[in-house]
Amino acid sequence: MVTTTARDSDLASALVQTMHRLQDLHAETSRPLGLTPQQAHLLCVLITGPLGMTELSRILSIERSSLTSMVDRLERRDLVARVANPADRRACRIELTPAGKDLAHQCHDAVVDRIATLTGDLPAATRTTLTTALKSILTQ
Amino acid sequence: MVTTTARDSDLASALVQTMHRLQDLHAETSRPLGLTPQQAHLLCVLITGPLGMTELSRILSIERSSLTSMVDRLERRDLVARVANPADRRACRIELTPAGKDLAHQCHDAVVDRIATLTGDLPAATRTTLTTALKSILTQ
DNA sequence: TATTGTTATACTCTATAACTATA
DNA sequence: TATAGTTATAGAGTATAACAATA
Repeated sequence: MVTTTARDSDLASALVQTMHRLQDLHAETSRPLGLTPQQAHLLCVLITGPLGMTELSRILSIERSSLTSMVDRLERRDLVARVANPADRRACRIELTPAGKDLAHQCHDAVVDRIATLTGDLPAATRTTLTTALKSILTQ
Repeated sequence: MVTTTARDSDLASALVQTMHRLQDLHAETSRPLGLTPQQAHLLCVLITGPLGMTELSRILSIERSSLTSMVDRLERRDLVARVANPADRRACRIELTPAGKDLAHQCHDAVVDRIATLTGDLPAATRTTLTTALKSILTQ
């Protein structure tokens, strides 16, 4: 059906543009805090608790070897620490230091604030629909 | 108001997660085509016509000096070309070669297909609401 | 003087392949 | 043998500062 096809690509296009807009916004909020967007993402993922290298690499969608050097750099700045895992001597767990935790929360709050500003003009009903729709997309 | 605050951060959180999901999807569709996500973005931006370095750097949100090396690499692969701008001898215009145009369209179509699959289960009314809401966010 | 684009330099991000240590 | 994480290496993305050519 022609109408449906047009509407699908409109939505896809809007989602792609939104992705780029949010990437920029994410970079703009990370930079003044002295972080790359990737570093900010890593720190924010650790807010809910320490993670092993393999699990963290899966969440961030990067290779473990790439993660090693990222963690090296953050550890040098005392933002994260490698902690031994008593249950498995091969493994370690990456956790936020107090300074890292503070910075992670600053990042998180700054991004949420910026996005809240962007979406503030939407009617409550639209925000609810949007949230529900996005969540359903994410669970696929 | 507590309820509004909670709803705002839910939406912000859903948008951030969607951004990351779409970034992964974008990387996954670019890679088999032999492109990084940034290269794919650059090629797709040029689909609508040639652009100067300054304008292109603004659209991609990167410094002109960073763009120079990206264009160098794509030019070496004959995907883009630097064309002289007769109106201004300092400037050049970056345009897609036939191979670049082909690849750009492949990228674009692949991403739209993947996203259409993700959003295919949403009711038509929700898709419309979503599209309208995202467009209104983007114009801010 | 201002603008367009490039060069030089230094980091960061990323993947692949090979490796060590432990399970 | 399989898994957790690292090392070595190479290439790509990015910013800052300084520059050449043209407007």
